[in-house]
Amino acid sequence: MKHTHAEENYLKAIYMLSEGEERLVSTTAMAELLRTRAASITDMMQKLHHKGLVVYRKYQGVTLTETGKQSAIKILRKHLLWEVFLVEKLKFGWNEIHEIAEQLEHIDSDILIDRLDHFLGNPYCNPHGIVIPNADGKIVTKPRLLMTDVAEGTSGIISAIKDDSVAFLQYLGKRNIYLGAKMTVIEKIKFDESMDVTIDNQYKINISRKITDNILITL
Amino acid sequence: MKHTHAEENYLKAIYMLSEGEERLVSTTAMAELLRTRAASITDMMQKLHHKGLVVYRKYQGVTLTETGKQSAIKILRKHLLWEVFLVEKLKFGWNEIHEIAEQLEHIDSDILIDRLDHFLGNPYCNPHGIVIPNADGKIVTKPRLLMTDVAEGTSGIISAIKDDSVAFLQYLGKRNIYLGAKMTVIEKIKFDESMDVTIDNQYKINISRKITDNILITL
DNA sequence: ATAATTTTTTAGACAAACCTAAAAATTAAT
DNA sequence: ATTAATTTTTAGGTTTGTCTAAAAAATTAT
Ligand SMILES: [Mn+2]
Ligand SMILES: [Mn+2]
Ligand SMILES: [Mn+2]
Ligand SMILES: [Mn+2]
Repeated sequence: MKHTHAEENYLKAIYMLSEGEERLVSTTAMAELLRTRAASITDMMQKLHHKGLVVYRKYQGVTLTETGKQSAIKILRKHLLWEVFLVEKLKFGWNEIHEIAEQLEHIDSDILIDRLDHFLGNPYCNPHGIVIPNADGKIVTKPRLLMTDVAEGTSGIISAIKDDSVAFLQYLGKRNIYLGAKMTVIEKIKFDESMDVTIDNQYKINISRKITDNILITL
Repeated sequence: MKHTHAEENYLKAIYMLSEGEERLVSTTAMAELLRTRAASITDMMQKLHHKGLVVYRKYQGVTLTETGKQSAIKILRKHLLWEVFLVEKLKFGWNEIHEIAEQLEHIDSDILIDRLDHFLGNPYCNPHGIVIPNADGKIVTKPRLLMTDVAEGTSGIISAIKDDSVAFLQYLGKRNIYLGAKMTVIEKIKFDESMDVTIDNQYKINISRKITDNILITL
């Protein structure tokens, strides 16, 4: 099934607001997120209900059907992959990407997304650490560890950064630390709580407690 | 000025059909290119005329104003850059890219296009050899030479390929010949009209007359 | 339990893009 | 120069997505 630009935004909004669960989503919540009026939401919910993409009951709220959920996930997947592209390849800052991805997510081509995914090295999550659904619409969440808590000798893939200030991002850029990089703990220094790590088995650097507190890895 | 998705397609179509000149474009020509009905074209031409983007006179045809032309060029630039991206980075075949670029050209972000351009190495033309307008909307055409006619010792940048059959593209791929590569003529062999060339000053290969007849370079 | 407030839906309107069918203008043929 | 054929425009209509204002339902407060 193919959807219009607007339908896609609504489906994704319901998915985001219900956080993947069965939770009922209210008209006002959607109106605020999508910056439209409540009346517009009601109109669209009735339309999506007729199309079998949502279950909508007057005054009660709305939930996605399985079909609707799969559509929403596909759009989210595209959104997140484009965000990775913008940051990793075009060197955008994390705060500049959402608006552009909001447009790019509507490009209609399955093969394009397959190739983009592959080109980006099948990333696990977007720059904000949101897990990217795979091509089958499954969301495989791997447990994440705060770098501070990782034992000596352990390595993992950097999969999220908690602080997304420009200053921190610049620090990471300078040290060649990026999402998807392999980080290995060589030695933990008790005295100042810093640690020596390698990036992609190459550079060995020392990172302070302030840094390790803001990096999450998946094993 | 920002335009709707549809307006952009019409502006680009007028530009393509008038080939950058002042030539009047007919309603039917546009209807065919855009796969719509003549009546829809008339509607839109009246609208674009009111907006000052085209000069339209009943039954006479339409031309772009300077403003309209600049808009058209910007859209074309985006279209062509995305096509380069699809071929060079995502490894699409030349025949698969136009439809996707037709969508991507409407993404609205100046900085995105600047960065994409830079990421792609400021390409001179798209995979079909169409020159990409620069950021100021200027189209700088460099003279192009058929590889067959290039003298020994000369080198240039591959800027167009005449035959875009799958077979030829596969041949080029296998030999690491790609758009933007530097090709240098080492020796021209009179006997079979083939020539020895280097690609990016690295590989030295022999290419036959059939190949040199289909490659264009800029000095 | 009533009243006041908030949320949600309906009713009615509008702009953007398209369409078909009919009318008008242009161009080509006799 | 008429007539015939083609092109282009107009008139009227549809779908999509939005809006405002008013009505209805649900929620909260007294
Ligand atoms: Mn986002
Ligand atoms: Mn969007
Ligand atoms: Mn194209
Ligand atoms: Mn287009």
